[in-house]
Amino acid sequence: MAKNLVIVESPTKAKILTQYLDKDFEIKSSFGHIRDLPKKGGIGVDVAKNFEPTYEVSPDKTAIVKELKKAAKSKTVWLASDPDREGEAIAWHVSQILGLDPKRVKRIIFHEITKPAILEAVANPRTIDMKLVDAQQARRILDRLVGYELSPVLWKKVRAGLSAGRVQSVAVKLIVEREREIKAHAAESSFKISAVFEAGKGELPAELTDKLKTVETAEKFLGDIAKAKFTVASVEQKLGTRSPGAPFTTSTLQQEASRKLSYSVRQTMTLAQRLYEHGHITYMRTDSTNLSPVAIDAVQKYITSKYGEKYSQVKQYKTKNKSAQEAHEAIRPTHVDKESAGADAQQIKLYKLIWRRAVASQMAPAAVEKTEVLIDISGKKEQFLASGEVLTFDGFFKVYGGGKDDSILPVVTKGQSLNLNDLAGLQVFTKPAARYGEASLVKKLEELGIGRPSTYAPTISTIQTREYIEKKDLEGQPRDVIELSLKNGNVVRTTQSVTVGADRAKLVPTPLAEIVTDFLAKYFASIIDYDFTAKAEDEFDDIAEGKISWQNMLKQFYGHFHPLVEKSGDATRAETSQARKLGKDPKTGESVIARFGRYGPMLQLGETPDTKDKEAPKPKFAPLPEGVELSDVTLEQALPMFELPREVGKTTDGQVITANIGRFGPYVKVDKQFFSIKDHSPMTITEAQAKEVIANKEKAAKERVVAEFGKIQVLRGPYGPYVTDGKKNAKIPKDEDPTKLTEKACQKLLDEAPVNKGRGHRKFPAKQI
DNA sequence: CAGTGAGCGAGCTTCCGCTTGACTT
Repeated sequence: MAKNLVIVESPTKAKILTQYLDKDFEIKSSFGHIRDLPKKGGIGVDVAKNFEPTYEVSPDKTAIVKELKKAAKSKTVWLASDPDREGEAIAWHVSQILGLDPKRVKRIIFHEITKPAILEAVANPRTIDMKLVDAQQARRILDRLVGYELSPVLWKKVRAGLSAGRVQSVAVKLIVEREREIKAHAAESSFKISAVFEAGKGELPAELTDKLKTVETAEKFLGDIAKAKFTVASVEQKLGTRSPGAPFTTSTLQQEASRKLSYSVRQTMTLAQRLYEHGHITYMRTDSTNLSPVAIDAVQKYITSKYGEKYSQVKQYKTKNKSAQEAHEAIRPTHVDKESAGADAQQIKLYKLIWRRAVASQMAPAAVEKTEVLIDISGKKEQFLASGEVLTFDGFFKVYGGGKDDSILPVVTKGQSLNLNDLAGLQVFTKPAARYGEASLVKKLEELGIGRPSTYAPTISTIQTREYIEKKDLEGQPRDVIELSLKNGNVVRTTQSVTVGADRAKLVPTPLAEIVTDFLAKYFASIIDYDFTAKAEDEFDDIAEGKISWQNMLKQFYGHFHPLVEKSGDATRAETSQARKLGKDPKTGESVIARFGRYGPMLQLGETPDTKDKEAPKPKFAPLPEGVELSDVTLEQALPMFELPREVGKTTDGQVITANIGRFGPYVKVDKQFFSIKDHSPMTITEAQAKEVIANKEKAAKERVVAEFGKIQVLRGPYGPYVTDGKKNAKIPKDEDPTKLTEKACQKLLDEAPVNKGRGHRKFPAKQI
């Protein structure tokens, strides 16, 4: 039996280690953190007792803890979690749970999983670095205090179930601010003048170096130079290089996979996880661009043998990000000789991208030759510029990027006169900053040092499930663009309509995000400040270096933070709701107000009465019309909403059909049954249309039923057929034919099915924007 | 599933980081 137990964070890493250590070592994985502040039952931090935390084994880790305890019996335990703040904390929690002697505990670290690195680590064990652990505790507790004190303020002042935190609230703020920038952007136009000259057998396309401000000046300019003389003023050739990018980190992989393969951040991580588990790539959650010497050597050999020596250029990339912990290598293929790997088309594409990037990073820069030709215009001081670029050595472009075609200019010499073939002007507009997509948001967060490789994807999910952010395809707006051209020596003006601002998969804030961001900015400016994390990180470093105790750091922070929480209690709902008066109702003379209520955006007819005056008439409320934003709803759009519910007609057996808008959109209602009407408006739907909707829904419900035995039904659901008795659902095994199940078989399936774990049992409305 | 809307109070929600599968109607 083995005498030693090595504990690492990831089971895949455990597998690899088994190959490098002899039979005296048993390797087990902790699957990340095993202990944390309590998930349920409060904040778990006793502020009065010097921020004393309560730790408990995470519910999903009880089995693993049991296993580790069993495996550790009468063995020497080696704690080999990652060499960073979180890893040190994991080692400490494990040592606590296993009751290890702090003075004799063996903590080992390695930055790369190679045999020499591991043997070296085993030869030099140390004890747990409590200062580093304390830095992690401060980080953990600060995040808990911020999240668990801010969120309840939002429940009270904005809406139940909302959340705020050091990372997510900044992510939302970035998107809100960007959207406002875009809305505020006033596009300014100018005119780009382009010409095509005759040069020997070829053509020389050129652009005026300056843009012209107005259509009048552009028109006059074109007219003026239509008959001018053009002479080559200078020909300049420059040599340049293009260097490869560093091998991937989590963030750059997400960006490139988004740009080149259109993968979402989560999709990229899931695919990378599979590749990692099958040993094709190194660990995919990393902030380091570092490659192990062994890897560099293998890549160099590969490049030299495949492309030749002149394509090889060994380079170690420095990680730019200051907050990087560099516990792992960059993401690279584990076996560079394997040019393709992966279980499906998506994995194969991602592997290829990782492979190409890692190989290219060790290749020579590409060389280009740029040519710039300046052209004089007789009687004008402006000049045309023609530029061309030719790739003279492809270098790393051989494997990564460089899809751009050469633009080769015809040979011209200084003083040569040129004939004009074509002349045109085009109106161009200044563009606002681009909206964030998932990957560009991650890039920005990383730049700000906010969030970690393991949290980028979950953060993006959180801000979407909280309904702060929506991922949208944007249709764009039509815009008239003026084009100027030359016909028989005369300038002709035409106008074309083009679509601008169309974009795919962009992150757009909801009105809720604006309300919450404005509220947090007003009462907690210092917490959602872009520098907050950076400053906190400096202080965590101070704790790790022993310059300050974690309790003192938290005391200072909390002394500043908690009063803000108390002060925010003064905020009224009226203040947070951002009420906007649309005008008066012509019938009643009452004010029509658009604002954000407890359950989302809404319209209100009549002022909110004074709370003390119980007799005052209650205002009437209505939802917003479909497809209209709180910020631009008009009085005309709002007034009809107070007319609902509307009587549409009667069913064939004489029951009244009414139409209204509810929490889940517009519907028609018969007795107590509801039917969604996505394609109709409740204002205009006719009796015949309503009847059709009702008939369709009843038909669909019938088609869902595969078999029926009294209360027990076999239904077709989105995850395949299942059995239900109205309370409990049971999966049907794959080898069973759902159409041939007997009542007895169904009952058996139901009896054996696990009790519903309560997912989706929400007490609060899930959707309400 | 198809109320509501201010604020009160019962009892609920909530954070960030480290890891993987199990699970959804």
